[in-house]
Amino acid sequence: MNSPHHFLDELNSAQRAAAAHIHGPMMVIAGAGSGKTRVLTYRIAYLIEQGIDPFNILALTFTNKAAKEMKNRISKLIGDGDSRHIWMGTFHSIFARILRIESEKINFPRNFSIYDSADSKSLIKDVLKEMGLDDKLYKPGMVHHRISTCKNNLISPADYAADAVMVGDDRSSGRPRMAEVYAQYNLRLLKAGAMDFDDLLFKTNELLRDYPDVLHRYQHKFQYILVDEYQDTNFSQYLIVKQLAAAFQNVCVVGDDAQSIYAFRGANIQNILNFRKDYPDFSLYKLEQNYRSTKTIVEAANSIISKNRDQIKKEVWTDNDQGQKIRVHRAATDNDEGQFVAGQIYQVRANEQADPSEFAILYRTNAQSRSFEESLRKLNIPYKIYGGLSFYQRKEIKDLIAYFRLTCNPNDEEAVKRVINYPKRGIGDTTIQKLMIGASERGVSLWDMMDRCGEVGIGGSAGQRLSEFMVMIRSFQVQLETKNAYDMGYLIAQESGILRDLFADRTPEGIARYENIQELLNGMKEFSDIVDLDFPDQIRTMPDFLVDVALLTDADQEKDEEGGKVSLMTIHAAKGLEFPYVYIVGLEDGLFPSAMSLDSREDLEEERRLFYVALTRAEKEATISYALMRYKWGQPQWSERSPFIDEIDPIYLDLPAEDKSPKRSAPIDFQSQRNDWGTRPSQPAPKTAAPKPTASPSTPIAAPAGFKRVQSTSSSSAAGTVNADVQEGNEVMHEKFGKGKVLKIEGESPDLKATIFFPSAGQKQLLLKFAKLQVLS
DNA sequence: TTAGTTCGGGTTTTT
DNA sequence: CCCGAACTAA
Repeated sequence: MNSPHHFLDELNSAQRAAAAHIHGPMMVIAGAGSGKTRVLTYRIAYLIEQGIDPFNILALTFTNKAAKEMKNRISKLIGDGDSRHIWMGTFHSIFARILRIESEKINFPRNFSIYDSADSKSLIKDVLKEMGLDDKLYKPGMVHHRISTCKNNLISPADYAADAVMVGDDRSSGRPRMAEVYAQYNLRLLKAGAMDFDDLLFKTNELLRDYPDVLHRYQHKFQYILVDEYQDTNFSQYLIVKQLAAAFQNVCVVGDDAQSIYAFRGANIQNILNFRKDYPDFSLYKLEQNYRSTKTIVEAANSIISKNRDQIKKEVWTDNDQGQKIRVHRAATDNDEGQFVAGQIYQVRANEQADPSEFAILYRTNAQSRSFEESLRKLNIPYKIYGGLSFYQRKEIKDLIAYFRLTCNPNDEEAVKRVINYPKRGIGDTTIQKLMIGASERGVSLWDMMDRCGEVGIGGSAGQRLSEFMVMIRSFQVQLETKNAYDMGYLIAQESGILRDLFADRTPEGIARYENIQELLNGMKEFSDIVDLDFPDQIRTMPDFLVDVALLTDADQEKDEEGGKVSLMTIHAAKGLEFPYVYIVGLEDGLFPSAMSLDSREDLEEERRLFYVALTRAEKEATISYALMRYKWGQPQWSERSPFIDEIDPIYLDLPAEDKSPKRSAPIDFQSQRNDWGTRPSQPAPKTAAPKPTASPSTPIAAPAGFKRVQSTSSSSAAGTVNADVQEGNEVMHEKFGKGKVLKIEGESPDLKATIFFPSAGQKQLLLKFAKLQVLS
């Protein structure tokens, strides 16, 4: 034992106590900027130094980037020979790896595909179409969200169908077949050998539940478990951790309830409370000293978060200087806001010799980036946008990756649909429709149906093209295990014709697309060149690459290559980052807090935590701005300043003169609303109760957050009855085209189609069940 | 089957 | 305003 633990001495006493805790359950509640990542890395380093095998450590982070960074920092402390063997990554990527290893147990191919949200939604659309459901009523996005919420709470399709509350809820909102859609969606995933994001966790739970030997094996492999950003875990993740930690109970969770900003995707702060119940003898460590920000920023942030009812008490404080007041700027328009911020950055940069990388512009929605881009460009300030369309969501990248996926897993239906006729090879919609119908009738995958396309009357040139396509894919497949990811990728890009197709497009966008493909291939080269020191002879293949790539997100992008740039990103993306100068923009009522959050206290509190996260990113100076008018879909839109501004104690603010006037035009009185919500008489039984920690995976959970009342969407029925008596020759009034004369009515009820002549708009064909018509004569 | 057009709807936030 | 879906013409 080497007695001077030099690296632990670099911590303050609270941090050191947490980092030196080895055995038994522990929780670290860490205020913003209090060095939580530091504690995690030092603790892992310390564990290893104390002789614990890195092979037995599992560290779950929120992003891949966080994992990578932490690994680097650990290897700086103890050398990378040891740190290499730690299993460190996001829940999704770690358990995707494990599911791949155990794939045969859960009836999935080893190279199962991972569907991203776009794939999931596309599949849902298919399912709806096949079931003959209206996708205006069953909106794919909404259906997906509902299914996702279920999966995150471990509610299977069977549980769903058996749950009277949820089924009743669906029935009353006019969507009685929701449970069926869910079941069908899962069936199609199974047939395609694919999992969506939520399945990666759901199936892990099933695996651990149904295979005690597997559970036992991983319990003994992962004797020390650490979870970062614990406040952002959902029930499914919670239960995985609980099961894995059950044997040794060496589980360490780190989080900050004040920074929980992912409830909308199922994160459950209640997991923190569950932890207390599951491990009554756990040790609690609180990190309350902030090292990041000025007193002004820390105290202003405290004043914001104190408005929330749901929170764990803690006192975040700092020894740092008081610093500048937070400047509030009121701009006339979104463009003015952009110019103001860019101008400020220009000035501060000149006055303080600051590098562009010291600035961040944070907004609520990605769409807000435009005006800042423009203004920064005009002043020649380099910037980088994080988020928005991530690299892997670009069409050309998704297309090529679809070829990769198809090669690794021919049953991947979303991949087939994407590339079967791209680049154009004369396989049109009719052929694809025939195949899809045939496949679903026979219960086989699209690919298998292609093999038997004669059965659905596809022959001649279409059949010929189809078989050429299959021959090509098969020629890729046979090389899958012998070629590395890069060689394989290059071959596919070439042979599929994608490279040629993109090269032919000489527009700037076309050139950019071509370069993106090059970049993807470069990335694959890098990936393929990595040598696993423990298995130096093993090649890194395309399936290996796909597991990584499917779960990479924009937050994982490398900081940046060369030279400093101003960072533009959503507040969600800024989580965990820090900048000397932070601009929080678009502080308008309805934008931030989002209009969607205004009718529930929980949602509003999440917005408030988001604001807290934004402000606490700042080290030296924070500036807040808002615009009285901004364009939305090309239309001007006026708004009031955000009530959040008024929630900050004004002693920390540098307000513009207009905003100091005590009489304000009736902003929401949040104080009194809070009281209303405290008792909430209008709400029937506010079931905020968390899922019971002891719940078995199949226990349905009472009304998860996403399940609040669904707005009624039935407006077309009224129009239908009105239109029933439209006759040929009638004069009618249309809300958009004005007066018109009915020339002809054809088709069968309820699909009656009318040909109407409108003097103002010409002749139109309208379906009576949809058109809003008034009969005049 | 494809290319060219119109039309309607979408903006929270993301693994 | 911008994208994809749906429709129309060749």
